[in-house]
Amino acid sequence: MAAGPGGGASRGAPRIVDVAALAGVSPGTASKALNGTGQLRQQTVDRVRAAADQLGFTPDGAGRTLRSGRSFIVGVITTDSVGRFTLPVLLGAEDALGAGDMALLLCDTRDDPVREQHHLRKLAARRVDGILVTGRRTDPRPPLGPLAPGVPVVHAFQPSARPGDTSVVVDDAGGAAEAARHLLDLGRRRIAHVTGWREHHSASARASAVVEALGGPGAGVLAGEPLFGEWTEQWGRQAVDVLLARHPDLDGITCGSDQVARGVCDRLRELGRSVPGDVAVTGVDDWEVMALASRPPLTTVDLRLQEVGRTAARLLLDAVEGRPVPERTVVPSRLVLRASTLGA
Amino acid sequence: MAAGPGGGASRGAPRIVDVAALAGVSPGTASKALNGTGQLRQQTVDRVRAAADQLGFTPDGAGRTLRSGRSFIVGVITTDSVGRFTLPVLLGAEDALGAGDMALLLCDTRDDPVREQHHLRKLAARRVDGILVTGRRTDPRPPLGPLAPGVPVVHAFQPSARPGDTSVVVDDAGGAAEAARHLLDLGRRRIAHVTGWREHHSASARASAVVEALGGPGAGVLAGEPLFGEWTEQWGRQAVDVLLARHPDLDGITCGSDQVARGVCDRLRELGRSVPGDVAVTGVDDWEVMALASRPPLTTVDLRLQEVGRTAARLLLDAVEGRPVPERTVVPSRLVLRASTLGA
DNA sequence: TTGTATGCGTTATCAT
DNA sequence: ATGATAACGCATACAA
Repeated sequence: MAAGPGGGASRGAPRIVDVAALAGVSPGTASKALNGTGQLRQQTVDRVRAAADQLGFTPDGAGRTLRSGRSFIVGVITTDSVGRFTLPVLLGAEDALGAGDMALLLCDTRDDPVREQHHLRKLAARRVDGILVTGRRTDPRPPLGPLAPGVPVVHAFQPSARPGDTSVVVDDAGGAAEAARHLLDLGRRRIAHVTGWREHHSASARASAVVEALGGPGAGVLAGEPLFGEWTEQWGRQAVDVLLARHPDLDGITCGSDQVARGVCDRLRELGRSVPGDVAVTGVDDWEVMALASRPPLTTVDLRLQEVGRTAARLLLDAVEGRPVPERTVVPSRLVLRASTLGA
Repeated sequence: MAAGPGGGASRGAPRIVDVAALAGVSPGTASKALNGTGQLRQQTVDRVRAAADQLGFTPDGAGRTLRSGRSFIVGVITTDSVGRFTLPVLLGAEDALGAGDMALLLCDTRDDPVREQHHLRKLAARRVDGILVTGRRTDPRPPLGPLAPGVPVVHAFQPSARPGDTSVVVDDAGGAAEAARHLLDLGRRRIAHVTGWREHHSASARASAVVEALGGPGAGVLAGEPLFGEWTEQWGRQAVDVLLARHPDLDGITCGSDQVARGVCDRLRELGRSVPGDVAVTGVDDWEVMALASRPPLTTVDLRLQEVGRTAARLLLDAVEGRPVPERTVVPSRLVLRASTLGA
């Protein structure tokens, strides 16, 4: 007779046969009723649904997966242990995926290729329907290692370096340019740019965009070349000293991050220059703990990371369903106006 | 035809029958060889393993789950969308779980009980082996809604309010007391405490611990009652004005968070008081962006959130395996010494 | 309109 | 020491 059940319904959760029995129909009919497939009398459908409700039936994912070949799980590979950038992306993704009743499997690689490979194998073993990849910087990253064919991949925030891969990215250039134009609109005519490491794409892209938005080096609005340094408040403070020595008539500074901008504001205040009265300042990130704690609060570029995650997840769903997806999607940024440019 | 590593697997992942066929054994034997169960000749085991390697075989999670009733997945319910506290907890958990080849399913409730219920149903449908619950505050939270019986739950950081539930928490009291004793050890004798909302457990618990560590209100070391307010830098700055007016001879301030401590340092400097020369200051959190950016950098209590997550995950694994777990585990904190108490 | 049978991939049990 | 088989829960093709 039946070999002793090795495990299985150990939890005693109701199965579809239980629902069927309670409703007085066959399991196949119950399945059709619950999934809206086949041709059933409304009365039957109702009876089955009632039975399912009564038992608190939830279809077993494993059976479903085995049968359909789909796991309804998306793997997320992140290299950003700290999570300042990844987390909003993740939340956006969770939001979009939860709607399609997909779940999110979290894999942190800590920037270790070995760990990444390990996680990829595990995701493969679980037959995930798709993979979302995210990271801490906006510089392109090497593509994932070999995957089971047919598993779609979407990169969010940090794009893939391989042409043909699908990436959703922030608008580094557009956001920085908008901040610069905002200062121009306010009538500022001696504007400098202070940002992070020259080697970081987000620093160089923003810097170039600012230079261009201000009419280039020849237009006379730019107060010298962009200054590159650390992504820290301290660098912002130092940069102010450098700038004021060279350009005493400075009346605007666009910064590459809120941290830098906060340092800039602090130092300006210490030197007796009013913000924004004497010098208007902008940041990038809209990182509340910086932008709101700054004195004054910062006008800054919101890169809309959550929207990046949401968009990436939607594209991934599209790809899972077999729909074509664009190679590159840029999420527009948004300028958040606060006292560092508008006064109190 | 010889299925080359690329050829045979091109459509669909290799199954255990493929491995068995290649090794010239039955599927059951292949299974035993790969799982180390049963009695097999070493030679057979080797042959099967070689075949599995050659095909790049990874057992299908769905089949496994169906057969065993275990999903090898742990669900994580978090209410902390912002993630400052949750994220380290999550990383620690992922670390511990990854070792036991468990995966982590992420569910963000955004503090919405409806969403929480929804996620619980989905986790039940996936037959998760266990559930980790975490949140943004250290105040006890209401227990989870009804679950499938036998699914263990461990609360991390934010404990459950229901006796008998398993919780892993930070040492609010111990950490704060250690900071206070540190100031005593440095010879400070007029010490105040500034912290966040009185209603927050982390504020009140830390405040009480500081009072006790300083010998209580009667010992003369305490500079007035603890001051409760916002968890912000601005409150830290305001509090300094209040304190100095009442206690001009103040020589130490323990703060309830790094944000408050940073505000305190800023205001003291603005008023011409040197830190730590005139007044030594401590924080809580060891949140780098605050503790290191502060002038001077903060001596602060590291609550070791990652260890909280790691411990919680280990306990959850124990519970999944049926081992008994303690109801309450307190992770010891650690004092991180920096210039705000030690000088430059 | 509903019921029956089958198979997804794995592994434990029993038979050889 | 190895092979054959059944069963986990679900959804579908087909039969009635």
